[in-house]
Amino acid sequence: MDTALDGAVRVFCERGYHATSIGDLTAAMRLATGSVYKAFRDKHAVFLAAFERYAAVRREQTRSAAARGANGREQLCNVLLSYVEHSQGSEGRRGCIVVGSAVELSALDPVIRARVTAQLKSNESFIAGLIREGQADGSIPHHVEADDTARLMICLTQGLRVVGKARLPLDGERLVGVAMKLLA
Amino acid sequence: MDTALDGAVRVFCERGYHATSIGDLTAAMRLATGSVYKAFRDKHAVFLAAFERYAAVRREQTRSAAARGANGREQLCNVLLSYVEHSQGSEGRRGCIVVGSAVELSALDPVIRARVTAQLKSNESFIAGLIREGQADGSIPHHVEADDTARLMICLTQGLRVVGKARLPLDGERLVGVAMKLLA
DNA sequence: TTGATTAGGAAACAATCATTCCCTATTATC
DNA sequence: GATAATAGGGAATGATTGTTTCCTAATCAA
Repeated sequence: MDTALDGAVRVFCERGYHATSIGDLTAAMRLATGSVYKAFRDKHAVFLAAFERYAAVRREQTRSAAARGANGREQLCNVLLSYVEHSQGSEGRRGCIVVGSAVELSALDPVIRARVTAQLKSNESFIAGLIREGQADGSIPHHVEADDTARLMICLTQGLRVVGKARLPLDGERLVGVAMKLLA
Repeated sequence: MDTALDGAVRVFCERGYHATSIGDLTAAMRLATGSVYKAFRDKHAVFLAAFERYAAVRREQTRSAAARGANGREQLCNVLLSYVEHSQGSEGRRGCIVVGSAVELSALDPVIRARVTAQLKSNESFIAGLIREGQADGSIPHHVEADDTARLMICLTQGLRVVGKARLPLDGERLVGVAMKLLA
């Protein structure tokens, strides 16, 4: 079932919600029409499940990137680098389902909007936590405003996905090098 | 005709391309079905025209925001502030047609993708120009990497539109205050 | 082995979509 | 003032959509 959901994630990321037909879904999930409707109430429910799956996978990837840092500053640096890498290449062209949901659905779909804002706030408080950790271990100055900087970095990461989907090249080292000035 | 296009811009921004039906378009443009197809070849052509109109209006707004600054740094600061303001409130909830096109269409529509990348690059070189202007007039240090910083700021502005569409509150003064560290 | 229950697949369905066609005013031309 | 030309409007059309229904095959219990 998770492998079928991964297929749904892939096609929803690439085409978005409305441009993905049930035919696209059945092909990507390797399931027949009836089977999809036996497992999910409707297309919207498939999307919600794909959203949750995507969020769980990305959360794990981000946490593990952070874990490779020795202090708060390095952990945050690794998170940003990970975001740039995931916003590039074939995965970048495919796109992020959170950004896609925010842009395509959040205006008219309160259920999706709630998931999107929850996801953004979760990521934001994770970043704010890393900043405070860095301030505690001495790798980030205390005068850095954790909450404001975290919100700015969320904007940055979401923007990376937009620019990456448009296929502009992103140099991780250079971009993150500049972004780390925000922690000065 | 421009007033009809403004209606198309409004509905395309809010709902995106695929979720906007011809009925939505005719209502927003105050034109009947046949009239729309007399003025444009098809829905795709309406979208392209709306995109161009949106880009022209936004370009003017951004240039005029920059013009209110006394030096390069202030001009850039005003541009960022203008972006935050436009990403907030009712206009922020409505969304940006460039971001929407990048996320919803650029993966499978080469024509739209070309317009999106052209728009992003134009904005990016405008920002890079402001940075160089600031370095010339002494308001921005010379060690700032103009191109890398400009690309990062483009990511930031696009991300602001994503976050704003998800209706997270954005404090212009605080966010831009943090972002200006990038020019240190 | 037999019977019952479930997962999976394909065709049929109703609704909605983008598009076309034709009709009616209105304007401009001679 | 009559006629040609054009802009605008709304109903009809064919294709595509999401959804349902029914059938087949597989799995498990007794």
